[in-house]
Amino acid sequence: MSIIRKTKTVKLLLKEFNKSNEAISVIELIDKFNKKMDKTTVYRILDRLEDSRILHSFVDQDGLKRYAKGASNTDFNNEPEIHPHFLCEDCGTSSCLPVTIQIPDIPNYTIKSAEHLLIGRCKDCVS
Amino acid sequence: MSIIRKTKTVKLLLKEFNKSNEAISVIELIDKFNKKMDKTTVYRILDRLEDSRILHSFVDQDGLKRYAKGASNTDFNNEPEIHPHFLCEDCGTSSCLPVTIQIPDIPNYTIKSAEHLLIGRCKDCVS
DNA sequence: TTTCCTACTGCAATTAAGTTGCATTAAACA
DNA sequence: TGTTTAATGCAACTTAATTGCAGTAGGAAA
Ligand SMILES: [Zn+2]
Ligand SMILES: [Zn+2]
Ligand SMILES: [Zn+2]
Ligand SMILES: [Zn+2]
Repeated sequence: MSIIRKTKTVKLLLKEFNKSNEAISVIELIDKFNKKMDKTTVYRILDRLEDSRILHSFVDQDGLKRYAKGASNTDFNNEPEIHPHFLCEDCGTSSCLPVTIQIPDIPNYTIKSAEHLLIGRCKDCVS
Repeated sequence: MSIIRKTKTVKLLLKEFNKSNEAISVIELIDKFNKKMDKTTVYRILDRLEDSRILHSFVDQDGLKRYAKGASNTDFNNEPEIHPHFLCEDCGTSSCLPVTIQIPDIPNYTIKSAEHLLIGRCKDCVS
C-alpha cells in the first residue's frame, strides 16, 4: 500500500472513475487521455490505485485488463466478498455486479479466490 | 466447423492433450514443441481444434490463453453446461472442474455465457 | 515562502503474445 | 500416381504491457 501523490494525472483518472461505476479497459483510458498523459503513466497510476485498494482489476475475455472502483474483495458496503463482472457483447460496456456467486466445495481443491466474467446483454442492448 | 487433416503436428498436439485433463497454455505448448513446429502452427492448430469442438479455451488471470479437451459448453457427458476452470497458484497447473456454478438472476442483464476461474491450491500443493 | 527530497512523469526502447502474407509442402482422395 | 488444396514455416508485423533513465513537480519541513 503505497502513498499516492495527488498529481494532475491522478486526479484526471480518479475523476473518470467517479463518473460512473463502469469497468474501464486500460486501452480506453490510454486512448481517452492520450493528449493529457503518456500511456506509461496510465499503467503506473492504475497500478498504484490498485495497490491502494482504490481500484480493482480483472482480465476480460480478450485478455485486456479492466479497472473499476473499489477493492476487489469487498462489496459496495465494504464487506468481504467476491463479485462477478459483466461484459455486454453488444456495446462492450462492463461493470461490477452486486451479487454473490456460490462456489461449491470441490474435493482435493482449496479455493482462495475467483474471477467470474458474465457475458450477455445489458438493459440498453436487449433487442 | 472445418475439416481437419491429421498432420504430424496435429497428432503431436492431440497426443499431448490426451496425456492428461489439464488445461495447457499456448505458451507452454509453443515452448514444448519448439523443435517440432513453428509457433504459428501451434496457434493455427489450436484454433482449428477449437472450431471443431475437440478443444475449448479460456483466458487465465495473466491474460494467457489456455486450452483443454472437449467442447466449451458441454460437460464430460456431453450435456450442455458451463464449467469453471481451476488454476493452482503454487504449481501453475490448470484444469476443468466438473461442477456446476449457479448464476443468480440479475435484473436488467441477460446472461448468455460465463467464464469462471477459481484460484487456489491443488491437492499436490496443500501444505 | 523557499528549500529539499523523492515520488512521479514522459519518452524511447524493449518484451511478449498473438497475427498476417506468402511461397512451399504434404494430406487425402480419385 | 497425380491433382487439389489444407496446412506449414518463416519473416514481418501488430498490439498490450514493461523498463530505464533523465527531468519534473508534489508536499513536508524549515
Ligand atoms: Zn450493452
Ligand atoms: Zn468489480
Ligand atoms: Zn498445485
Ligand atoms: Zn474447461
